Amino acid sequence: METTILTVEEDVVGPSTIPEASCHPGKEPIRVDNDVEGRAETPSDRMENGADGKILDDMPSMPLLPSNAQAQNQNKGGNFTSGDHRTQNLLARKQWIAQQRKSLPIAAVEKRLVDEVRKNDTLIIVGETGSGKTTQLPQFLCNSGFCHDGLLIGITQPRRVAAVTVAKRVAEECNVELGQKVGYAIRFEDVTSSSTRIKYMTDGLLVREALLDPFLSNYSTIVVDEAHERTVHTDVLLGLLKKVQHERSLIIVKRQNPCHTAAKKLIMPDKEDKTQSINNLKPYQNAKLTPLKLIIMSASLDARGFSEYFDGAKAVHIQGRQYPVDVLYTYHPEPDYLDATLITIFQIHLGEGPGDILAFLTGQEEIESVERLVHERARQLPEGSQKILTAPIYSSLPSEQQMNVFKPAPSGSRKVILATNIAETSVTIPGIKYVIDPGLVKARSYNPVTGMESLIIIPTSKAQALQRSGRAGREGPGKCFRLYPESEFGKLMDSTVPEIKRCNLSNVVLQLKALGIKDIFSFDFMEKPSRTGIVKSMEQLYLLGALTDSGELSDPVGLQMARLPLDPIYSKALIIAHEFKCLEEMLIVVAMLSVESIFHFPREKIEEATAAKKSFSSTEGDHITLVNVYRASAECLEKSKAANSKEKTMEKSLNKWCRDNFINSRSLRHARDVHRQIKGHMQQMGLSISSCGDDMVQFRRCLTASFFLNAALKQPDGSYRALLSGQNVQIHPSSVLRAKKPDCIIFNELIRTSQNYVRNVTRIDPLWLPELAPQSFAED
DNA sequence: GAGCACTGC
Repeated sequence: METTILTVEEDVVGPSTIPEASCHPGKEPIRVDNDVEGRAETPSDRMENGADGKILDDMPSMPLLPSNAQAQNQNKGGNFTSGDHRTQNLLARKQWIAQQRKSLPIAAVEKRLVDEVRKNDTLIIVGETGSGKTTQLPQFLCNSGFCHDGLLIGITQPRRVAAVTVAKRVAEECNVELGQKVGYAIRFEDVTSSSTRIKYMTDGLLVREALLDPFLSNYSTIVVDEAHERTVHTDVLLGLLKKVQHERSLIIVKRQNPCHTAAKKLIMPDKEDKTQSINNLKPYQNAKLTPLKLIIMSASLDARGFSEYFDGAKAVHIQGRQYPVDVLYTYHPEPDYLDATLITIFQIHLGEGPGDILAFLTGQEEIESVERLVHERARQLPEGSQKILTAPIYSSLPSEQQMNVFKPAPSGSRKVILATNIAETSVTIPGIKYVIDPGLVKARSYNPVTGMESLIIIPTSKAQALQRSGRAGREGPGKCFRLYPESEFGKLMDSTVPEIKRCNLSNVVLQLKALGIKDIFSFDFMEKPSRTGIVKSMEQLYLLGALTDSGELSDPVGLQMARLPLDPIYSKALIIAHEFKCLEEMLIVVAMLSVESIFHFPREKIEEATAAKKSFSSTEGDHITLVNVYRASAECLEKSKAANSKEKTMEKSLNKWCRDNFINSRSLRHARDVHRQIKGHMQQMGLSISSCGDDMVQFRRCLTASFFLNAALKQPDGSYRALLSGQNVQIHPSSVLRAKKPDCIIFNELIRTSQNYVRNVTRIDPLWLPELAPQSFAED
């Protein structure tokens, strides 16, 4: 791999990039190389964004800018703001932005970077934290003519919040209105227009776009940011982009030289390669196509892998701006990492200078228990010692409580943030000087043979450990305490196993099929998922009717399923529900099943929360319970609407309703978004939204016809046997059927934590199975 | 008797 290090001139201010680690017992030079540029939205950011009281899912945002903060304060004071003042503020802010841009490490290498992009069709950029690559590179390219003929520069992000906040920032830097020259597109939100040239978006969304425009012909350049995170979308996208880039250049060759064999084949393919031409090529033969520039931005540890995948593409390295972080290890392995975390918290608290602590734990339960222990031990501190506060953060925690991590600790006290992985990339918390890293993470894994998902606690990768320690060096020099010996660090995997190798592939296969890829096994993945995984998902798609006997996408079912942004089994459920005349109910169920944890159970109010959930419970099972919750919330909104409330008031009354009923308002809002979107798709497909009314037998029969792949029978010992996989399972304690234990059930999720559990369960009549799914349950 | 993190025309 050819690597160029683009160095920043000496006179650029800012701390050095490569911190020397002072470790115990030995020394290991650690290069802190994390890659995140946003941070979670703080309450003041939200005021700035005008989203008062609305918690945006872990919304990161660029740092508050001083002049604007000033303006905020003035407005808050209720004093009049003179036009002059405002102009001055705006001017000051503009200058400040220009100055910030100039001082970014990437600014010094603009010309050379643009040259590299011109020279290389594919370029790997290793940009350290704070280098400014995400915000600056697209502007450099746009200014250098990469947006010619109305073509776009697309930049993909793994997270919505990043796409939105970076787009906002760049629009401001360009001094344009968001949605004009600079815009963004994420699910449920498209803030672009015909004048958009720089478009930030989620990687999943670009995959979806490729379904409509297989050559991505609107784009001159695509930048895949945070590629090292290797989400399943990133991996699908990389394979797709490689293919599109190749095909676009072939078409251009063909135009210049009509006799070129490969190009000829592409446009007039052999019989067995028919899909390509019919689906993709014809409409584009005359379109203006340019070679596709690809830029992959990654963390340093993974650059080599990307370069190899893209046929030895050149990599350039851009320095970042990160303060040094001392990394310390333990002498011996710690048998009890929770206890070790607790001890380290108090060692820092009593022995180190001011600064908040961030401790990485694996889940809610650990966080709650460490939080209790910290409080207990804090009480034993001598009178007059500095106070210690805790702030937990994990994804399913309601947003209002998540916001506590951003409140600065009162003077004379120290804040300890107890976090899951959410604080690794999604949320950046200011004020962190110390990081405690036990070196573990809860990860999802998937067994394609049994269809069993599990959540297991495994060691982090090196890249993750670096990412975590980097969290201590955002605002000044910091310290990271790794609760394992230094020798263990060397044994860690370089990077986390890509998600595509540990998830159900049904959706990936369905999408690739819809993109015209006939042979999934020979698709050029950066890392190939297991053959078994592909075979199993194809089997599942076949059983759902999405694939024909010969493995082609079926018409219309397969095509319809591919159009829906849902798990294939849910897409099929909707199509079936139309036949059963209960699409209204199924739409609600699918929306509610597509989001995280609707119910919230805070430990200290567990009884109230249980009672609240009981009021929605259906004796038939969890699916109808979810319908009850959705309808009750809709009723609450209707009432508010009837009282002529404004949008904001309605939102508030819904939030209050959620609090009163222990419903996670963020999840519910998300479910409402999904519902609206999918309903739109259904109507576009011409499927009428019918309701089965009170006929819950009809609805349960429909659930059976939809989820027959997940049927289970009660065993004499009270456990269940999943009929198609043979797994022995229990009903998850969160299910309303946990105590009832009906004879036969269907479920939506099979997950192993402490035991094999099935979640989201409904009671069915076992005789319905051979009747409604004869292909799997032949009568005998 | 219980839950990593993301995401989708």
